[in-house]
Amino acid sequence: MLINELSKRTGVTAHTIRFYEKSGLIKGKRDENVKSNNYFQYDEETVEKLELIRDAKSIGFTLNEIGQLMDAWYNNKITISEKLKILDEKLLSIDSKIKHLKEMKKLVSEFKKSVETEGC
Amino acid sequence: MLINELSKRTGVTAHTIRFYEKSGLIKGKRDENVKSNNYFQYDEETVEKLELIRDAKSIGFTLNEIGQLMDAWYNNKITISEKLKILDEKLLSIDSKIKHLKEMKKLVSEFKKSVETEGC
DNA sequence: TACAACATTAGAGCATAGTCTATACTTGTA
DNA sequence: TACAAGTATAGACTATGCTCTAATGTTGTA
Repeated sequence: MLINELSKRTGVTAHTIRFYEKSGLIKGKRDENVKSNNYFQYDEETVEKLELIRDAKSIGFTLNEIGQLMDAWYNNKITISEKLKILDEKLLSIDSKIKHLKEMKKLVSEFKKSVETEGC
Repeated sequence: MLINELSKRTGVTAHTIRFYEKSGLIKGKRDENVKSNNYFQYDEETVEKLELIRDAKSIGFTLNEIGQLMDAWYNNKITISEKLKILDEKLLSIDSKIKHLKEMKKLVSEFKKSVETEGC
C-alpha cells in the first residue's frame, strides 16, 4: 500500500510516517519493476509497527527505545541473545514505570482523602 | 534559603530551578527588608514541590499537568470540589497508564517466550 | 580591599517528536 | 488533455523541557 492508505489504516499522518521512515523506525520498499516513480510501498508489518509505536509511546517509551524494541521484534540480523537482552531491559523498564505509577497513585489517593476529610 | 541551597537540597540545578520559576511552577519570595539585592528566598514548600515535580515527571506527567496538580495541592483559591476533580482526573490517568503498561508487559513477555523457545 | 563564590536576567542552543511549506514530479479521472 | 489528488525531498518551524553562556551585580572571607 502507498503512504496515504497506510495513513488511513493507522491514523498516523503521512508527515509523521515520513518522519518515522527518516528516523529508521519503518521501511518502505520501492518496486523495482516500476520505473516511472519512486513511491514507497508499505506492508502489513508496517501497520503493526505503527500500532506498536503508538502503544509504546503512550506508555512513555521514546522513539529510540521503541526502535530497539522493534529490532528485537522484527530484525533478523541481530542474535537471539541480543534480542533477549533488549527484551529484558524493556521488561525492567516497564516494571519500574509501573512501580513509580503505583507510588504516585498512592500519594495522590492519600492526598485526595485528606482533602475530603480535612478540606485542606 | 537561596537558590544554591535549594539546588543542593533537591539535586535540581539552579538553571532548572530558574526555569521552573519562570514557568510558574515554583515561586521564590524577595525579602522587602533587604534593599541591596533582589535574591529569591525559597522555603520548605518549594523543596516539597521540587520533589513532587521530580516524581511526577518520572511517571510521565508534563510540567503543565504537574502545575495543575500543584495548584490543587497548594493553592487555596480553588474550591475543594475543584481540587477533587483534578485529583480524580490524575488518578484516572495513572490507572490508564498502569493498564497500558501491563498490556505492554504481557506482549513483551509473550514475545520473549517465543524468542526463547522458537528462536524467532 | 581583593577576589572567589554566588546571585540575577536575557537570550542562545539542544534533543525529542513532530508539523508544515515549498517545490516538483506522477497518477487517475472527467 | 486538463487537472485534482497523490507522492517525494528538503528544509523551516514549533512545543516541551531543559542547559548553557554572557553580562552584571552582591556577599563573605583572607
